[in-house]
Amino acid sequence: MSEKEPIPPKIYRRTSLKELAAHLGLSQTTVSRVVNQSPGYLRIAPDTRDRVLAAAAKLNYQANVLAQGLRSKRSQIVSVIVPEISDGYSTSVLSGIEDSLLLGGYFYFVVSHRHRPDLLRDYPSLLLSRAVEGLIAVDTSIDEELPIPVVSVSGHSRHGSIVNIELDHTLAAHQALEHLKKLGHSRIAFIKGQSFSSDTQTRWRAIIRVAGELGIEILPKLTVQLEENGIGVEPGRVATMKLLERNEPFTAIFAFNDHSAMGAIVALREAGRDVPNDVSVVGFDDIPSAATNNPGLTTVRQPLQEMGRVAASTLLQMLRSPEEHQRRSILVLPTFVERNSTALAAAVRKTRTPTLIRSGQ
Amino acid sequence: MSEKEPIPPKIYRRTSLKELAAHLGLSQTTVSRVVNQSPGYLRIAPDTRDRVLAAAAKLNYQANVLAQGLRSKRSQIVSVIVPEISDGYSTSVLSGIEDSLLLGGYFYFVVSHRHRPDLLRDYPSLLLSRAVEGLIAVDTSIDEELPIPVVSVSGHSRHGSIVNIELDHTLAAHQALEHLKKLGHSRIAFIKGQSFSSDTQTRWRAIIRVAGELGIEILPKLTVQLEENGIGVEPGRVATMKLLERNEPFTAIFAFNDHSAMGAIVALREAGRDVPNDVSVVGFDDIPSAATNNPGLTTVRQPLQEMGRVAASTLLQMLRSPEEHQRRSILVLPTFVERNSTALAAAVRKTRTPTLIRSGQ
DNA sequence: ATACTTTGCGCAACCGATTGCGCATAGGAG
DNA sequence: CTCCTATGCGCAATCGGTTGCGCAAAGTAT
Repeated sequence: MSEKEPIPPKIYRRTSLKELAAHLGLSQTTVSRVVNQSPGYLRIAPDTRDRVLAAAAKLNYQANVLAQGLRSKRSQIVSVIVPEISDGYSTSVLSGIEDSLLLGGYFYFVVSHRHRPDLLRDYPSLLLSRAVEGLIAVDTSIDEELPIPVVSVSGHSRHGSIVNIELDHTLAAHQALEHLKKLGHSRIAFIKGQSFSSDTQTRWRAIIRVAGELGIEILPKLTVQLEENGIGVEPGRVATMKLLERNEPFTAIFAFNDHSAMGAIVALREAGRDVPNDVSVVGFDDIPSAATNNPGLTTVRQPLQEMGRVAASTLLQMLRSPEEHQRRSILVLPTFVERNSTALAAAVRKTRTPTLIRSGQ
Repeated sequence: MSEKEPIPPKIYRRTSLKELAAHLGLSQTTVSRVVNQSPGYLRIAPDTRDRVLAAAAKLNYQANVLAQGLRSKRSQIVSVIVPEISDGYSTSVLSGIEDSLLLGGYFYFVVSHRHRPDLLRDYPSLLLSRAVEGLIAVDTSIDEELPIPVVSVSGHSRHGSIVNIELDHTLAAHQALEHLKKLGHSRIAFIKGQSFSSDTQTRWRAIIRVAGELGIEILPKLTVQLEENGIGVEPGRVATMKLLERNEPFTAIFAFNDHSAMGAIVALREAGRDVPNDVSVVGFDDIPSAATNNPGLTTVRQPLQEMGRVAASTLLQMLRSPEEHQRRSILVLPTFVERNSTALAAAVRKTRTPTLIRSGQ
């Protein structure tokens, strides 16, 4: 923690307000008012304003954010907490976040908790000590009440003032299940998410409801859950192997996310079943590699970038006007993306022709 | 830029040093010395030290980093600039960076320039105004001399004080080309990188040298370059289509990176050529999706996480002891990863049996 | 000429820490 | 009893901005 030897200053020294003021023969007050257009700005002579601005530009004056923050109690920094930075889901969201945030004059710290309880517990206060003004939690549930605004992406927090950006899971389930139904699948297996994923519960409930509406049966023997550990496609592969061991016939799998769908495809291939001819697989998320996967993954796209954008602009809004009434949650819509991991159920293929189906859609 | 309406403070108010001192009936000086173990610490009575620490713990005192930074001219923040945050390459590096940096007590800002010249030009000064103490550039060349330490990952900057973390491209080229040679490939096509990628030149020169050593011919008609625009696997697909149009026979492709290798596989499949039976494809990087791709990508792995870790710890080192002599570049080693996108050349398959080859390796 | 308003700008305190210097008090030496 | 040296701690300046209040000069009204 402590440094024994003295450490030299490391921040690049730029021209300060004081220097600029001295250069102009004016007070810091006046210069500050001009460059910030702060209250009193209009009472400064136009000539002076121009002189100040010209000099500021020439000397490349840029306010020291640390000093500004100290005085104004605003750091212009927020933080984003994600499960794992090297994963396509989080980074798609981050990409959307970045746009909005930088436009609003904010920078952000990223931290990834990797589902480690100690990190999840300690990060909030560590970030608070860094004076971040707000927090965006991506696919992560925040259990404590924080003294700063929190926006949760894909979160379902019912906590005090947290705003959730969430997908319309009912619509998503409908899109996927109706697609499978149209293709003639009736014995559908389900891969449920890990308990730590904040979407798991919500999505599963939506699936149950929609399956009921569509008359699709959900068989316990055809549902498996992703194991908590494991990285990449591995959990999906393992879950599918367990599924295959049960020896219960099925013609389609609705996976919790694209990673597990890819894992399922790997397991099916290893078991000698072709995708999509023997088994159709539907993923979820539409991460970048879903398109390049072979076969291309049919999946429910979450508008991840948009969710990031919305999260960031919502947070900025909350920072600007804290008192204003905020919606507790904001719904975004999924898009169904049909690629090559789904096909007509074998039983159906015998009775109808593909062209018939196509025109029927 | 400016805010018209007054904005309330947003930083969570914690107990300040002044309050803590008042609570203890001591001066700020003494309290500060105790909590920081700063010079003079030893001259404070042990009793007092204990009292201060106890009170600090009880009131949950945490120094205001803004004030500390202002005074000490150290923000404890560095920045990482990447081409695009939602891409597997950058995020693998980031994952390594995060570990080292947080351990060193630093947080970081991420910005992505997306190859936009305006962003590349403006980000450095924008970051400097944020008082970042150092910069890590990932696959991005920094053209100006910055007043802060810069470490470049996969960069080949010959600039003043920039430290480069680079792959041993000669070894990498050797691994890939020798693999293809062993499999009996002699007509090998090459997909060169985009001009904006800092690795393009270096790697190509290494390939030329190694190909010469191994007696592999590099035919201009069998080399294509990735187009500058395009996202994901698209550039690789387009480049491979161009290659196919030339009607020059080849049995293997060495792609610039995994993305373009996947694009190549897509294009080959579209052209009716099987990978690996008709054409072998070798990628580069070993991004996460290389393993889940179908066929699994044979590729040269860059130790991206390690490169991130090394970059971060090098930067921390530079911040701690600026005067110390620094190596201008640090070499890391590639690992060859053999998956299913490469196979014996067809011509060879007729004469030897696969088992023979296997045992011969 | 006097009084009041407007225009133009500066004084000085403050945000929350860090740190060189110096002032007391106590104990030991002579 | 005086002088000196530790020992223990505080004063006040400083980092680089922001802002409530106020002062002087110029302009306007009477």
